[in-house]
Amino acid sequence: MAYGDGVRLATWNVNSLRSRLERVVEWLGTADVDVVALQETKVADDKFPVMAFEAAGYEIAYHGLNQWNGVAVASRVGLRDVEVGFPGVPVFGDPAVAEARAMGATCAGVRLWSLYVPNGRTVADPHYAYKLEWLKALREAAAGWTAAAPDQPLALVGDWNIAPSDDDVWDPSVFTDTHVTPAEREALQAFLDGGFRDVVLPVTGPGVFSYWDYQQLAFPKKRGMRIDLVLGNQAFASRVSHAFVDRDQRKPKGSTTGQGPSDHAPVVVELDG
DNA sequence: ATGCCAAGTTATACTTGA
Repeated sequence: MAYGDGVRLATWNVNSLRSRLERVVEWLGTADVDVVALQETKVADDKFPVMAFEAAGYEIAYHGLNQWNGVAVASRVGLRDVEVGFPGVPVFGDPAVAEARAMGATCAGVRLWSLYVPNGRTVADPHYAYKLEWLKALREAAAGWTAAAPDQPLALVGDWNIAPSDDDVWDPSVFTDTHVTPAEREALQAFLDGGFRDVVLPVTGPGVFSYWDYQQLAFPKKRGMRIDLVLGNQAFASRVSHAFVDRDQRKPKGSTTGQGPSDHAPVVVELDG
C-alpha cells in the first residue's frame, strides 16, 4: 500500500473507461493508488474491461446499464459489501429508470461511495429538478449510513457537478446556470451540515480545479472548476493525511500510451493507517 | 508548447457533457 500502512484513495471521472483504459490502469500503478472510484465509465456491465484491472492486481466492482453514466470501484486492498444504487434514488428518462450513478463498497475498512451526480443541464430542464431530488435522496440515505455506524469511515466521492463556491470556478461571471445555483450549493451544504467534511479543500486551498472543458484551451488557460469532491464523515476525515489533484492526468501527453485525457483529473486522498 | 472538444451510437448527424 502507499506510504507504509496508509491507504491511498482516489476518485476520477474518466469520461469513457474503454477509450482510456490503458491510461487509467497505468496511472493506478504509477500513482500507487490502492482504491479508485470511477465515474462516467460509459460501459454496460457485459462489456466492462474486467481483465485489465485484475491483471494489474485490482478487484473491480462496476455498474453500467448502457453507454451513459456508469460507476465502478477498483481496489487492491479488499472489496466487499458491494451495493448498487441507494434507497430512494429517483428515476429519470423514458422509460424512467434508476440510472447507473452510485455504488458502494468497503475497501480496507473504508466505506466508499462512487457517485456521479446528475448534471442538471439547465435550470429549466427536468434534469435539474432530478439533480436536486437525487441529492436529497442521497443525503437521506447517507444520514442513515452514518447514524447506523458513526465510527465507520465513510466517504462520498465522485463528480458532484456542483462548484461549492465562487472560488471553485475560474470566472464566476461566466457561470450563470447549473453547477453554481443557490439550490445546488444548498443541497451540497446539507451534507456538510449533516457532519460530512470536504477533506480536500483544507489541504489544497482554494482554486485547485478538477475539471477543465475540452473546448477553447480551457486547461492551458487554467479555466477550470472544482466539482470532483471527497466528502468524509468524522471517522474518515480525521485520518486524512494528504490530498491533491493529479492535474498531470488532464494533459494530452505524458502517458506512454498516448491516449487522450478525460476532461476531469483524479482527486487523491491519503489516509493514515 | 499541455494548444483551440470528445465519446458514443448503428449514426455518416445527433445527443450528452458542465
